Formats: sequence, C-alpha cells, structure tokens
Amino acid sequence: MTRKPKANLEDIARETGVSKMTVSRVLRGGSGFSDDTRTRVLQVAERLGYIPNRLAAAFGADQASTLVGICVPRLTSGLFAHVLDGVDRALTRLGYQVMIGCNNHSAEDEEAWLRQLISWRPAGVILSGRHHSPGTVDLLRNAGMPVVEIWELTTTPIDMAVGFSHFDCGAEMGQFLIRRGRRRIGVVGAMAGQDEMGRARRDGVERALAQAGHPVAAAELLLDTPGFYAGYYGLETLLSRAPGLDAVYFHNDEMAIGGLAYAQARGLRVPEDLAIAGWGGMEAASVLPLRLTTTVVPTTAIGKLAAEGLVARLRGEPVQDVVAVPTRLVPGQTV
Amino acid sequence: MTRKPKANLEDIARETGVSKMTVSRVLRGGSGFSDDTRTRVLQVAERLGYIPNRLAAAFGADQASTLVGICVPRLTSGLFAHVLDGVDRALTRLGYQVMIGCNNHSAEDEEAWLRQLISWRPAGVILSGRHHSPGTVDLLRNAGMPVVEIWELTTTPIDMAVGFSHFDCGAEMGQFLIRRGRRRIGVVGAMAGQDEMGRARRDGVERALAQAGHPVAAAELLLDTPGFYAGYYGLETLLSRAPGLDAVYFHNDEMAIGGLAYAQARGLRVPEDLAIAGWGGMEAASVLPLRLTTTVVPTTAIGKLAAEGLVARLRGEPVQDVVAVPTRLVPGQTV
DNA sequence: TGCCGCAAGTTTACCGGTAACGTAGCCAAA
DNA sequence: TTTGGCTACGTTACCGGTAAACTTGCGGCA
Repeated sequence: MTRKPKANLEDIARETGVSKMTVSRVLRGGSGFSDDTRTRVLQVAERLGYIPNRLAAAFGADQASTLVGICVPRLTSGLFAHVLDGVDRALTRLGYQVMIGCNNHSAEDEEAWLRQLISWRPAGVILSGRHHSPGTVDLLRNAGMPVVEIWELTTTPIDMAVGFSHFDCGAEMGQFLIRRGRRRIGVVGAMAGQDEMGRARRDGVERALAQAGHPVAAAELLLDTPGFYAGYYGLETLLSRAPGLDAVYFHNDEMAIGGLAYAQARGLRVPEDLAIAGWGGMEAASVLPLRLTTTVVPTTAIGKLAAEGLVARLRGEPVQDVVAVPTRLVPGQTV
Repeated sequence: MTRKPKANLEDIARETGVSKMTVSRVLRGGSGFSDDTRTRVLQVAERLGYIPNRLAAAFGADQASTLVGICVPRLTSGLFAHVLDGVDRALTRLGYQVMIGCNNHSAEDEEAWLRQLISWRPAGVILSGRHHSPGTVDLLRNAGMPVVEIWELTTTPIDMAVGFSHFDCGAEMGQFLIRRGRRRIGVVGAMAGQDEMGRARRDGVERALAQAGHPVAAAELLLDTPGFYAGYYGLETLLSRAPGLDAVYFHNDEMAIGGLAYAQARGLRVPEDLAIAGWGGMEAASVLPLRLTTTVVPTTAIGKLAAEGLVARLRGEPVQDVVAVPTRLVPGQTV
C-alpha cells in the first residue's frame, strides 16, 4: 500500500551529479551554488516529481516545523468557523500547515489534544479561552513554543493573547437594555455553564443590571449546545417560570433567533412586549424581518491576528503580547 | 526558544537500565518484556514526563503516521463545519490527528494544499467533491495512501467515496415543486458556478422541470459566497428580471432564508405568492416562523463514515468503496 | 610569488524512533 | 544429552533531511 514517493534529495543529487546538501540548499533557496547548478537541480527535481519530506526536515533540524495547532471549543459554531477560516487563510499564505482540535469546552480534552499535538513538535499553537488545566500550562512551558490564546482576553497570557472581554460584552448589553427602559430582564444560558466565556457574558449582564438597581429577574441555564432549538425551548421554559419579563439576553445569536421564533409563535410582540438580545453577530441576524440586537465580534480578524502574531514571534519580529480587538453593540429592532 | 522536551527513549532506557528498543516496545504496548520491566519503564517514563516524538516515529518507520488530512471547499459553511466535526470526533477517538485545508472550490488550491499535506507523509486523506485536477490524482496515486472523496457521490472513486447525488437532490426538489403546482420556477445560484456540486443540484432541477414540460423560468447566478445577504439580494435581482415567478430554488438554506426575508420585506406571501426551497437542512431552517422546505443532508454522518472507512482501510479491514448516504426532502411551509 | 578570501561545493554527524535480526538462558521433549 | 523452541531482551542499520565543518579552485592584491 504505502509505497513511498519515488524521489528524495539523494536521487536528485545522483541525477544532477552534485551532493544532496547542495540540492537541499538549492531547493530551500539558500546560497552557495552557481546558477547553472541551480537550474539543473530544479529541472531534475521537477522531472522526478520530488516532494519534500517535511517529516524528515522537522525531525532532523528541529526549529524547522511549519505545523501550527489550533484548538477551538466547538467546531460547529459559526463564530469559531470564521475564526478557523481567518487562521487558515493567514497560515496557508505564510506557508504553514494547520492541525485542528476541538475541546468541547473541556480543559481535560484540551490537554489531551495538546499532548497529541506536541508529539508532532509543532512550531506553535493557538488555544481558545484563558482557562487551561495545570497540565496544559506545564506542557506549554516545557515545549517552549509560541502560544496564542484567543477569544477571551487576559492580561496574563501564557505567551500572547488576541481577544476581547466577554464580561464587558455582557455588561454593555445590560446597560443598553436598561437605557431602553427594560426592567424585568431574564437570561438564557447554555452548556450547563461549561462555556466559561458565555458565563463571563452573563456575569457582565448581571453586574450591569444589579448596578442599575434592577437585578436579573430570571435565569435559565440549559444543558444543551447553544443552537436554535435550545433558544426556542429555552425561552419557552424561562417564560413559563417567569412570565412578565420584558427582555431576555441569550447566550448567542443562534439561541436568540430561536427565542425570537418562539416569541413570534406565541404571539408576543417583539420588541414591544419582549425585547430580545443576542451575542456574536451572525450574518443571519441582520437579514431577519426583525434585525436582531446583538454584539458583533470580529471573528475572522481574531484568527488572522493570532496567526500573524504567532508567525511574527517565530520569525523573531517584535510582537504585542496582548491584542484587544473591538466588539460592537449593534442595536437592531428587537430591543 | 524551542528547547526540546527533556526526555526521549534513550533517557528512559538509561534510567531503567534496559535498551531503548525495550522501552519502545513497552510504550507501544507490544510484547517481549517482563511485567517487572514494563512497570519500571512506565514509572520512569511518567517521572521524566516523556512525550513521544511522532515525527521520528512516522519518519523512521513510514506506515506509522497517525496524521489524516481533510480538505473542504469552505470553512465558513455550517454544513462543512458539521462534516469536519464528524471527522474530527471519529479520528480523535481512533487516535489520529487532523490536518485541515480549504480549497475555496478551486481544484488548483486543492492540489496546492495536497502537495503540502503529502510532504508530511500522512496516513490518509479526505477530499471534498469528485472533481480534482490531474495533478491531484497523480499525487494521490503515487502516494499510495487511502483516499476518501466525500460530499458528492461518484461511481469511480480514486479509492473510496461517501456521499450522495447532488443532481438527484435538485431533481427531487424540482419534481416536488411541480407536484405542488408550481409552474414558473426560478433558481438562484452562487459562487459563479464554481461550486460544482451546487451546479449539479441546479442541473437536477433543470432536468426535472424540463421533463415536466415547465423549464426553468429564470436563473440568477451570483458571484458571491452563498450567505444570507446573497440570498436576499439574489431574489431581489431575480424578481426584478423575472416578475411573476411562483417558486424559487436556492443554492442552499442560508440563501433561501435570505430570500425568504426579502420576500417578506416585499410583502410577498410565502408560499401563496411565492414558494421558496432551500437545500442543506441547517438547523435554523426548522425554527423559523415559516419552516423552510429543504433537503436535509447527513453532514456529521458523512464525516464519521469517511473517517471510519479510512481507518478501516488503514487497518486492512474490508471496506465498502462507495457509500451512498440518504438525503431527505423535508416539506416545510414555504412551498 | 605567495597569500588571502570568497564562491561553490563536499563530508560528516546527528535528530529519535522502529524493523529486522541476533542472542542468552531456560525448560521440555526426544 | 542433545535439540528445539520460547521468553526477554540487546544490536545494528536506517529513514531523509539539515547544521556545521571542511575542501577546492580561482582571482586579486601586496
């Protein structure tokens, strides 16, 4: 089955009549060879269909890996998909390869994945969130490679960080709801609170509302993943327990849209009877008949900045350790 | 910076007082050592914080790679996100690592990515679609590793295939629209037709409508990526060119929901004045006030089956070369 | 004329595993 | 007593690159 590629440096060297070291230098674009040699080597390499063996290169030389790992909490989230896209485009352009992982919002899964990743001796790694297991931090310190923590901001990164404050997102929306005259405000969470960052947003809302003198009226913390269904049934459950709410803050836009669907199915007028606020800024939110009030997050930019920061560090260029990206509260028509 | 992990097999061997070959055998769970030796080796490995070097293993032994590549047309599509999730879960469970790629619906980009992937000597690869460049096919034949083509079905796979017929999806929806009495049917496409599979669906619709004696009344092929905005403005454009349509088939659900938003904004009654059909089965489609008529695709299952088939082949187990997964037309309330 | 420096190479050693093969010691069957 | 097989190892060679050190030939310059 796995017959190996036909040509290696040795083969090219033999055909060209030089040493394999010279071939290596030519193919990597170094110096110490004549134009004539270069041309001949390239021709032979082309003719033999040479494909470099990065395994050997990274193994032999250390320092030479072009592999970067990225671990996100969920692969099926539209937001992380865009982060991944930003990372992938930037790294591909810069000549790196991307190994993915998914930790299901679990620090243990993250550590397990990281252990696998490190066994490939990558050039760097991008993690999501700022909460990691002690084992994870240990592994990273020993590996001595660049690390970027994305999504949530931290002032004490393991190495570098690109993100924003989820707490502030929540607080800002809480204040907004108050300014719009809402007083009986509920929240719908997801994933049993395992999503630390979703929890930070809820904490932000709670703090803002409490400070305004109108603390959270009711909260429903679902076990489900934060999707449309969960939003739909989450709002149903919340309203059955606490009728008379005049606003609800959802874990994210998908849930908010699900909630919006429920409200409309129930004949509630949005925003007159009930205001609905989401988070994340998914595209669908802005083409609904009722544009969703939400906080837009620069997903792709985060991925891009993280990737570029990582590579800059690898190249020894100066980098900013902590990059705060701006989020933007977009008042729609649902509040 | 990149200081290497402290312990390797040699270190463990020295500390334990055996040869590194014995350590290797113990750690890989082979045979040829006593229980006592096993215990001591494991203890030392644990104490030294040994992390295997898969680079060296895969390089030295060939055949020993646990790296699998997967290339999808777009990372930001919700459908492919689920495919990726299915692949990732299955492969992680089976002890493999996943390298991702994105080809932007371009065969050249796919080939470029594959070339990078192969330089890592992976155990196998999963590609999307059945149209590949000659170079891609060449690379794969020479690499001699398992290949799974997913998403679109083919009777002549390079190696294995897991998918369904996009043409049939389109044809089925076309017939459905006709059965529901629609006669002036339009279609909205995306990505300038570069998405071969979206084109196959349109071809299916066209064929079905033509056979029924009511050929496609109007078609709008956008340049954009298939998102909500594109659906919104796509329908606007289509209706301005061809007023009086009584049904529109969209490239996918996201566009259909965008189209639905436009129809409602324009005061069109759906489905009375205009029927709207999507494709893909995104979750949002079923919680809208008006449940979208669409074709549900088993995304996660495709990823899972592809990953499992790949690993089965690697293990020399018997596998089915071509697996057809079922899609399901779900009549919603928009037709 | 002799020395230096540079361009254009070559040679050697090594990265950390694994396959293949070798071997010592022991026990059981012939 | 010999032989044969088994267990539990050890030895050797090698995978395909790259860093570092070494060599060779040539032109310029004192």
